[in-house]
Parts: sequence; C-alpha cells; structure tokens
Amino acid sequence: MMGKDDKVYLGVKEIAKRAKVSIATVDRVLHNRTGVSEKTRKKINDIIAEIDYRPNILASRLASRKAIQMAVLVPHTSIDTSFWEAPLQGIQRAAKELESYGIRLVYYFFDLNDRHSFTAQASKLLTTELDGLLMSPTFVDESIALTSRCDELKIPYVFIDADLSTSQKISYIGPHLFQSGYVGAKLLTYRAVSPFTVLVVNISKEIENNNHLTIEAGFRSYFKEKELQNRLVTIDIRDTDNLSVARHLTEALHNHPHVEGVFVTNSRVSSVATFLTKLNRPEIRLIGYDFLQENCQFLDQGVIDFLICHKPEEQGYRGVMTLYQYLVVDTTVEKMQYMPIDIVTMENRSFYQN
Amino acid sequence: MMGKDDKVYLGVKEIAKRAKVSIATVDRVLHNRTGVSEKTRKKINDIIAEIDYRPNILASRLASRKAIQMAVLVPHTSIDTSFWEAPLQGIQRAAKELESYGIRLVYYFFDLNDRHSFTAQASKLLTTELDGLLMSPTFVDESIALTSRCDELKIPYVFIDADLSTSQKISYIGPHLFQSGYVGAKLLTYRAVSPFTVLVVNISKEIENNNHLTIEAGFRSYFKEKELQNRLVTIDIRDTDNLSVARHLTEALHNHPHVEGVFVTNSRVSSVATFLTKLNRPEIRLIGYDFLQENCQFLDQGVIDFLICHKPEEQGYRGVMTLYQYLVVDTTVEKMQYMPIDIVTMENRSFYQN
DNA sequence: TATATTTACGGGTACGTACCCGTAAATATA
DNA sequence: TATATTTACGGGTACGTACCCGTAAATATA
Repeated sequence: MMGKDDKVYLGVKEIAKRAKVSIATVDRVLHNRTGVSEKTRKKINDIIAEIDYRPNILASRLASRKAIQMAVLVPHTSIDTSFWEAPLQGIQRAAKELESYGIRLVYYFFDLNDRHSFTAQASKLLTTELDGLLMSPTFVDESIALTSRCDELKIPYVFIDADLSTSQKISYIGPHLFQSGYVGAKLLTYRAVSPFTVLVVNISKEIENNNHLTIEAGFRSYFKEKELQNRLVTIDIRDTDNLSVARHLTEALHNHPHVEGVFVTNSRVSSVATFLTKLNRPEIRLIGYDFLQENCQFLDQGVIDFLICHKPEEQGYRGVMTLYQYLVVDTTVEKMQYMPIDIVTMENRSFYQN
Repeated sequence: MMGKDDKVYLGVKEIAKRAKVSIATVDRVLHNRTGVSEKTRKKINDIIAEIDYRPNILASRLASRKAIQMAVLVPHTSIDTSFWEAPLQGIQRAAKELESYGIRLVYYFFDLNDRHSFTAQASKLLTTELDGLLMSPTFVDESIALTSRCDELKIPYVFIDADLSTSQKISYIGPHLFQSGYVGAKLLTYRAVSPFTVLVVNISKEIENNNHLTIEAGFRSYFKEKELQNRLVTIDIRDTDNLSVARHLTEALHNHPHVEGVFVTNSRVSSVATFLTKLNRPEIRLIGYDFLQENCQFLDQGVIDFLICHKPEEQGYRGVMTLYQYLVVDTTVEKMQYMPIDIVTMENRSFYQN
C-alpha cells in the first residue's frame, strides 16, 4: 500500500480556493443551479476546464441524499417466452452491483400477448418520480407514445432487444438483425453441395414486433450475394402451439419435397425441432435463435445444428449500466450498441455466456 | 428522485449503538485488528451477522487514505504476438473504471521469447508494496517460483490465458482448452462427406507454455468419440517465420496428398494461410485461433473458414475486476472462470467483441 | 428616503467508514 | 506496594461532495 497523497487530487476545494469563493458556490456552478453571478460562474468554469476537474463519484453518491430511480419496462417471463429470463437476470445483476451506489430499480412487467398491459404499465410508471427508463419497445405505436412523453418530461431512456429508429433514445442495445440473418444463411449452406430447398419459418403472433422481417432480409441477401441456387420458401405461422406448427410444416414439406434446411427466425425453433424429430428426417438441417433450455435439448440431440444468439443477459446488464453511465458519470454514451452474433453448437454450449 | 431514508441503512453506527461500544471498536472487529476483548468481539460479530451488515464500499474507499496497488505481469505486445494487445486493453478499461475508487495498477511487461525477462520483472514487482497480482503464467517453472513467493507474502494472484493447476490462485480466467479443440474438430468436419486427411499444426517456439497439447487432445477426442475415419497428422514447427512454416507444410502435403483440412492450434494460423494462398489449394479448409488483424484478413478472403476465440479483452478486464472484487468487496470469487468458445466467421466478425 | 424583495454568496453539517491519538483500567514487573 | 506496561476501549477528524440555512449587499417597490 502506498499513500494516496502522491497523486494530488484536485477537487472542489481547490477550485474554490483558486476562484476565491466557497465550495458551495463551486457546487452551484457544477450543477447549473442559480444564485451565481455570470462573472463568478465564468471564472469557476474556466478553472474547471483548466484543471480538467472530474468529480469523485464515490463522494458524490455518498453525499447525495437522493437515490436514483430507474424504471424497467420489459415483458414478464412465461412458458411461452422464457427468452426474457436472461435480460432480466442481467438487469438484476447490474442492480445488485449498483445497489450500494444509491441506484434503485422499479420493475414494470407487461404481457407479450397483450398490448393493453404495456400501455397500462407505461401509464403507471409515468406517475412516479423517475430519473431514467430501460425498456423493450415491443409494441411500436404504444412505445412511441411512451417515449414521446418521456421526451417531454426529459426522462432519458434506453432500448434493449428491439429498436425504434425514430426516437430520441440514449442508446439501443441489441442485435444487428440483418447481419444476424446473413450469418444464419452462411451456416445453413456451409459446405453443402447440392442447392437444396430452404424453408424460412416465422412463428409469432401478429401483435409482436417485426424483427423477423429484417432477419429474413439478411438471410435472403446472403443467397443473392453468393448467387446460390437454393430455392427459398417462407412460411408464416401465426399460432405458436405445436399443433399449428406441425400442420403448416407438413403442408410445406409436402409441397416442397427437397427441403434440407430450415431457418427459424426466432426462439421458437424448438417447436420445429419437435416436429422434425417425430417426422424422422435427420437430413434436414435446422437453425434458429436463442439459448433457451428447450432449444439446447435439441441442440444436444443434434436436431438443431446451430443456435444464433445475441447475449440477452448482457443486453439487460448493459442497459442498466448505460443508463447509470449517462445519469451519473458522463452523458456521452454509445448510441448503437450491437451485440455479437454468437454461434452456439452442442460442443461449445456449456461455456456460452448467455 | 425519492429520499434515501425509506431504506434504513444499518451501518457501523447502528452496530456500535446496539453493542454499546464506539464506532472505532466496531471498526476494529470488522478489520480483525487487535485491541478488542473476546467478549466484545463476539457480541459485535453476532450483531453483524444478525443484521447482515454489508459495508458501504463508497464510504469505505473514500475514507481509506490508502490506494490499492495491483501489479500486472503480462507479455509485451510485439509483431510476433499481437495477441496480447487485447488483454491489455481489457486491463486498461478496468483500470479506468476503478481509477476513482483508489485502485492503482503497475505494469510489468516481459518478452515471450525470453524467460529471463519474466524472472527479472517478477523480482522487480516483488520489491514493491503490493495488494494483488494479475499475471499470465507463461513460463511454468518461473511462474511457480513467483507464486510460491506470493503465497509466503500473502499476495493474492489471478491467472489469465493460461493456468497452473497446482498453485493457490484466487482465480483462473481463460479458455477451456480441451473443449476448445473439440469445437475446432466439429467445425472442421461439419457436413464433410469423405473422411479426408487432417493436419494438426503447432507453430511455437519451445519456450512457450504447452496449451497446444491440451487443445490437440480435445481435437483428437472428437474424432475418436464420433468414430470418424479421418487420418490425423500432427506437425510441430518450432520456428515461427513464414519460410519454416512453408517448408514443413510442403513436406507434409507431399507425404499426405489427401489433406483437405488444417487445424492450427494457436494464433499463428495466418502464416499457414499465407502458404495455402500461394499454393492455390482453396479446397483445404483452415481453422485457427484468435481475432488478430492478420487472421481476419484471411477470414475475409475465405482462406480461413473459422477462427476460434476466447475473448482476450474480457480476460484482461475480468482479471482486474476479479482482483478488485476479492480485495475490496468480498473474498468469495469464482475459482475457474472459463471464457466462451467463440466461433468467428467472415459474416459475424464485424460485431465480435474480442 | 424607508422598507421589501431578490441576488449572490459563505458557513457548516452530513453521507458511512478509516484510523489517529489519547487515556482509564487491567495486568505485569520490580 | 509502587511503577511500568499492556489492554481495551472512545473521541474526533478526515475522505470529497451535496445541500440546508442564514445573511450582507444589491436592487426593487412604496
């Protein structure tokens, strides 16, 4: 251990001394409060710039009698959508780390199948005192309504998992969907010899966001760019139960006998895997999204070849940390934070950090 | 913003009040210092356990006049080994975050080709006041000598990138080498039809650590487990220049005409790629390690199919953070922190977080 | 000109912990 | 028993910042 004093820390005390004012006046300038003459303000600001003053966050948070309040607006987890467990865990991990720094999170969960629940939770969180908002803009119109209100109230917000390009967000943290689909196409065609037929399967209720369209565009662009001769057939399944999936797939395989690859544009790949297992068609290669338990089972069995994944846990963690960064440390944060496009196989899955 | 006071924080003051002693005495107990009777000590410890006291790190670091000193012992970067740029960046990122918390890092760089430089730096860092050590145990015997000394001096240490299973380390942060080789085998054989011959290429000067042996074991175990009929040929190249690599590979390809896959057990895959490019053998699949600039070039050209990567930047970051965690927050840290086995292709490489 | 209001500050306490310094009380030594 | 030493504490200040409260001085109003 060595003394700290070799590094002479220049703080408010030093600024006050140089400006020949009190610490309280320096504090007023630092926080843009009133009660300082223009002349004094300028003098202090000059000194701040000159010595490159950076506040001691430790002392600042300690002295502040205020806790910083963040609202978290995300889908609640359900059998249908265990995907959201991971971001929530990341959010909670960040919350724990920031707990002793006086950061408090309040959670507002909505139902993925019910846009009214989203609106209800949005109204609810707006009634509270709020310093920041972390949200998944699952429902487009409803999200725009909420963020417009936040803009008026000057509440900064961060998006995870999905984006709204029009809004004044602090940051988007999530996948680059187009490129992700492109990677999917590469994996599905790697080393394949004959140009088999490919099924692109979208399984989602209509009310959810349209991420899958961008993914499919990326997927198709790969075939076009490489001038591959595969035939691509898209099937949209608007009910998420296994029976509906089976019905649609049976029909598709009947109409297209040479299918050797299936690309599922979201995490519901396990229902396709269930179907293919029953059908006993091991030559059909299957790729889908997300490191869910049910998907990993089929990965281990070799039914699913690859899962593509975008670090949902880290999305949640970084969402909170980005807000904290913006509110406490420094308002310059990266606006587009794309997650890596991770490739998960049965061989590397045990070390995957979701 | 809401008042903090709704959450009644129970600190040393409250403990002192309940135990009917002063704050100073509580502090002595908390830090296992002398000068407290056994009776009082027990009473205080009971209260600490009862209220689940967790010290306020903010206040603790602020009040401490001591900076925490960490030494960092890693190879310096060179043309030969640009690999170490990434861990260093992660280390520096962590250092920046922890700067205002009174954490100071001192760097000791050694030469990968010179074990004496390692010993010299090790002796040097031992002469300083030290609270913790982050190191890469590149040279086995020399590292054991250093860590034994650390054990005596009660200096905790963390390993990154390579491990020494015998030592009393706080934590190892790095790849699971065996499984990583296993993943390499999967990728090299995925969808391959005929059982071609595979070259396993180790390129390293003898003085470096033996990570490649474990990787190769994992690689071979895949073929054995799946009962694949490929012929595996290992070639060891003890000089890292392109000429030596070309000479050895020419000979190997002459002796084994049906080579269609090459697996390089470390980051020197680009020199093999250089050779294969000149040879014009595009049917030979090439897989190797690490997200280096020269490797990515060949990835983009399609000469290298996959790079396997273990997040070196994060290894550095987590190395520092793990030490911080141990020294400041809580002494229970994860002992084996395996990095994910990332698969990098030309399609997903632009979003890879090294 | 006398009084009320606003402006522009400064003093001082608090956040929760670390640790210096001083001192009665207990114990050891002469 | 008298003195020296050790033990077991407590008081109080400091870390760097936030912010309450009070008040001269400046300005506005009657």
